[in-house]
Order: sequence, then structure tokens, then C-alpha cells
Amino acid sequence: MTGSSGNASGSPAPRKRADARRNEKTLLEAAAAAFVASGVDAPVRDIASKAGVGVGTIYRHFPTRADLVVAVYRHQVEACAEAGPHLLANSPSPYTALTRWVDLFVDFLVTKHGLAEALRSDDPTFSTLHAYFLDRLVPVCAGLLKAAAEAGEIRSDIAALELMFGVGNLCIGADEPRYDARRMVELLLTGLRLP
Amino acid sequence: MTGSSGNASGSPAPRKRADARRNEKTLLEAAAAAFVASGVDAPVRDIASKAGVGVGTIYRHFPTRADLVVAVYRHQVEACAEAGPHLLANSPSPYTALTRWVDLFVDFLVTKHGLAEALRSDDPTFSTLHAYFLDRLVPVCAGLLKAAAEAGEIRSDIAALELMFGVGNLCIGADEPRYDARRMVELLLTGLRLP
DNA sequence: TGCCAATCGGAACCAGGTTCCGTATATTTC
DNA sequence: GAAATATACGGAACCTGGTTCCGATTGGCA
Repeated sequence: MTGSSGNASGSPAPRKRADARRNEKTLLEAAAAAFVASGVDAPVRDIASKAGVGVGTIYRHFPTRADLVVAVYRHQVEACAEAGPHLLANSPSPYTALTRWVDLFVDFLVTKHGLAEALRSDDPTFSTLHAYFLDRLVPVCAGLLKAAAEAGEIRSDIAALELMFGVGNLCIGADEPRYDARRMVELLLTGLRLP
Repeated sequence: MTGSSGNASGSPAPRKRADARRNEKTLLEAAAAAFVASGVDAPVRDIASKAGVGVGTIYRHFPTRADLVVAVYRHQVEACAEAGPHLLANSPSPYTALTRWVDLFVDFLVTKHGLAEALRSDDPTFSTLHAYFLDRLVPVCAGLLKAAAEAGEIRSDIAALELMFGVGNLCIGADEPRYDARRMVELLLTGLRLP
């Protein structure tokens, strides 16, 4: 919910020029469409031409591809993060809350062609994407994990970061018809349970 | 064990020129070294220069990168495939055999930088790599899975192909210090058990 | 209206994969 | 042993896609 360009501390907050704001919005829409059509690594030139701008304009607004991806999916990631505490409060058990939350995360990933792959790639282009997801979601996952562990429902030697990596990995290639990422994640979570 | 160039059915089997055979060997060695140093997607030109040949020579011997990768790792994949029946015969239970075999597979993958990623990439360059691994290993895995299921040790609704995909995925990014692929795979296999 | 800084567009550049063909060499033939 | 032929070689050239840079344009303001 940070305002369109707000910046709390008394920084100059120089409102961007009208055409710049317009282009940024157009670009975001074009990128979202391109991501759906060709995955998160749709060619830069394609996105630019779809938005009717030059490639320079993309780089000015979103220096790295990660910035663009984050901008496109920020709302959904925030929603996922906020769902954590809510699920914990409204589920019959912490373990149930954990599985439901992971389901949300998996749903998000499997519907974004190439996102799971990008999250794991060590390509520096994606490092801030990686960082954003981790910063935002690992603490949420950690909370759920801790609650379930304290309730004695799951083993307590698995870190949130590691679980998120594992789940993210299992979501790779989810478009392959003979592979059901959700089922594999279910197996992983079952393996977490204490007898 | 197929002879160096043998070809059972009475095909012409035209022995290659001496320099060609020599280059193929040199190339294989250079590629193996490059894969260790920079992962399975080491630049073609690097491999060529390391081997002291032109890029055309690589493409002549190994039309796609997958061919090169398969050639470099064939022995190890075969060994893994052959270990399946052996483990089944020499382990206390089919489930134990399965976990040991998967350990072997994981060991293989995590020590080859970028191999797990390549196996999942939908890049057509790697399609025959994908096919080779699957053709060779899925049947082995299926045998182990079937034995364990018939012994009532694990659920019987998971296909070998799916399990292999899942395990392969979990091996991605195994060089990240905060991520232990082996542990995640262990969780997955635990989740397979029947109570 | 005119000025200046913000913004834009896209040509140019770089990296890495892939193709192609003139040249070089192993093998066969006489 | 030399010529003829089939093979194989090397690497320049080309293609794709990311990234940079700068002259041209334009919004905001006096």
C-alpha cells in the first residue's frame, strides 16, 4: 500500500513527469500480458513493442528484470504473506494452517510460467526477485512452522528457508502433464509430520 | 559395454577416421573438465578451445549439447541404473532399497553443477538429455517403487516418473549453503510411507 | 512563449549459440 | 609412392536476445 511514489522520510519526493507515470503503467500491463503469454522471461523487445515504447524506457523504469517481475506480482505476494497469520488464527491446527498456506504459495507459483525456475536461477538478473520473495515470505513460513512444531505436529529441524526452497523447486515444470507439483508438495509436507 | 563403435545389426559400421576418433576423445575430456569447472552449460567456444579444436568440430561430433552431456555422463547413469536391481536384492526391505537408490541418484545430480536444472529445462537443446535419463532410470525406479508398494511399505499412487521429477527438482540449487537437497528428498520419501 | 531538466527511442554493442564452406588430411586406389 | 576421393577440420559469419548510450523530444514552470 505504499503510495504510488510516496517515500515517508522527508525526501524530495519529486513527482515523476506525467508521461513517465503513464509509460510505467502501460509497461506493467504489457509485461503482465507477456508473462502470461510467454513466461517471465519474455524477450525485453517484445514487452517494449507490446507497450509501444523503446527498450530504453523499460530499463529506465525497471533496471533489472527482477524489478519488473516484482512490480507485476507484488500484490499477489503481499496477499500471500498476509494470509499466513490469518490462516494460523482460523485453522483447526497449526499444521493445517501450514498446509493451506503452502497450497496458496504453490497455486501462485504454478500459474506463473517460469517464475519458479527464475526464483532458483543463480542468474544475477534475478537476485533481487529472489531476495524479495525470501524477505517477504520466509518470516511468514517460519511463523507457521514454529507454531506447528510447538504443537508437536511436525519435526522441528527444518528451517523455513529450506522448506520454501524445496517447495519452490517442486513447482518447477508444473506444466508438464505427467507431473503434479501439488501432489509432490503434499508428500513433502506429509514427510514433515511427526508420527 | 557396446563396443567403441559396434552396431549389432549388419549395418555398414564405417570406421571413423583416426583424427575424428582422437578429436572425439579429446572433446569428451575437455567437456568433462569444463562441466566440472563451469557447469553443464559451459560456453561451446570454451570447450572447443580447451580441446584445441574449432566449434564446428564439436557440432559435428555432438549435434546438441544434450549429446555431449549424455556422452560425458553415460557411464555414471548406467551404473545408477544397474544398481537398482542389485539394491533390491541386497537390502533388508524394498523401501530401504528405494531410499538407497534415490540417494545414489541424488549424489549423482548434486555433484554435477547445473545438471538438475538442465534436466528440467524445457529448452529443446536438452530434450534428448531428458529422454535419455528418463528412458534409462524410470523403469528402474518403477521396479523399486512397485516392490515397496507390494510389500505394503509405501502408498501406491505415485508414478515413478513423477517421483523422479520431484527428486530431480529438489536437487536444483544444491550448491546453495542454506539448502540441503538430500534432506528435502528424505522428507519426500518419508511422505511416501504408509503409516 | 521560451527554457531546462526529465524522459524517450532505438541504434549500437556484446555474448553465446549455430551454420556453412573453403581448406586440410586420412584412406583407398592404381 | 602418387593421385583420387571421401572425411573431417576450423573459424568467420550470422542470429537472437540482453544492455548501454546519446541525440531528439517533451512536460512543467517562469
